[in-house]
Amino acid sequence: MVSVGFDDICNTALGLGLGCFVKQENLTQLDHRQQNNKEHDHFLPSLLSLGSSDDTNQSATTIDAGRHHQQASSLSAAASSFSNSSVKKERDLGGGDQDLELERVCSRVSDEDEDGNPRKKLRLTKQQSSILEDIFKEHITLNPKQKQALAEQLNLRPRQVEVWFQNRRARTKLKQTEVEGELLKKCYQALTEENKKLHKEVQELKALKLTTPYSMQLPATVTMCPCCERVVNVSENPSRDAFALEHKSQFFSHPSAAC
DNA sequence: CAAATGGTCGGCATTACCTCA
DNA sequence: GCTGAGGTAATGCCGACCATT
Repeated sequence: MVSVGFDDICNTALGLGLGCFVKQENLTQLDHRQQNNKEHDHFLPSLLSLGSSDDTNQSATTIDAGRHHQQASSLSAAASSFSNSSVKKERDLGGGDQDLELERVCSRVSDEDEDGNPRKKLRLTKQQSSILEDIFKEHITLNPKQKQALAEQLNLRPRQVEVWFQNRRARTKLKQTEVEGELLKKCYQALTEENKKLHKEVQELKALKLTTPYSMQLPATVTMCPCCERVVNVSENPSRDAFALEHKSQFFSHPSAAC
C-alpha cells in the first residue's frame, strides 16, 4: 500500500516513487485557483524536461510527452481502455502545442478504441482509489503540477485525476447537503415543538387573565409588566429582585419607558 | 486605460457503464 | 439470464478568472 503525502507528491514529478519529495506550502482553494493559471507558463516545460534519472521517471516522462500512447504496466491496465476515449478536451498541460492540437483533433473522435469496440468504463483499483482518497483529505483541489504528478503516480491521465476530484467534490457536497438537511429537519421539529408549548402557555395565561382579577392573577412572588406582559418570578430567581423592583416602579411612573 | 478575445479552471447536470442484489 | 437500483467515471456546458492584444 502506497501512502504518500500529497504536498510531497505535488511538488515534483521527479519524486514519484522515489521518496525524495520536497515539502510544498499548503495552498488554499483560492490559492489553487489563482495559481493554476500562473503555473501554466512554466509547468509544461518543467515536466517535459524531467531529466530521467532512472527507469521510473523514464516511464512517467513517456506518458507525459505522449499522452495518447499508453504505457504498458500493471497499473495502467485499467487506464489503457481510455487510449482513444472521447475526452472532450484534455485541459491539462504537458504535451506542448503539437500535442494540444493533436488532442483537439483526437478528443472528438468516437467512443471506440483501436479495435472499434465501444469504450469501456474504467474502474479504479482499490489502490488507486485509496491514494486518491488520502490526497483528497488533504486537498480537495489540485493544481496542474499536483494533478500531473498524481496522474503519473497512478498511471492515469491527468484528466482522469481531475475528473475523479470533480466527482469526489460533488459527492462530498451531496453528503454535506444531506447532513445539513437532516439537521434542519431536526431543528424544525424542535422549533415546532417549542412553538406548540408556547402557544399552549399563552392560552393558559389568557384564560387565567379572563377568570381572575388582575391583582390576584399572579402569585406574590411573580411580577408581570403590564406593557409587555413579561413575567419575572422573584422567588425562583432572587437575582432579579432588583430588576423587578426597578421595573415595578417604572410601571406606574413611566410604563412605556420600561418596555 | 478599457474593451475584446482566448485559454483554463471548477461547478454542475447529465449520460453511460458497471456491479450487485 | 434478466432487471432495476445504486455507484461512479466520463461528458458537455457554463460562468469566472486571468493574460494578452
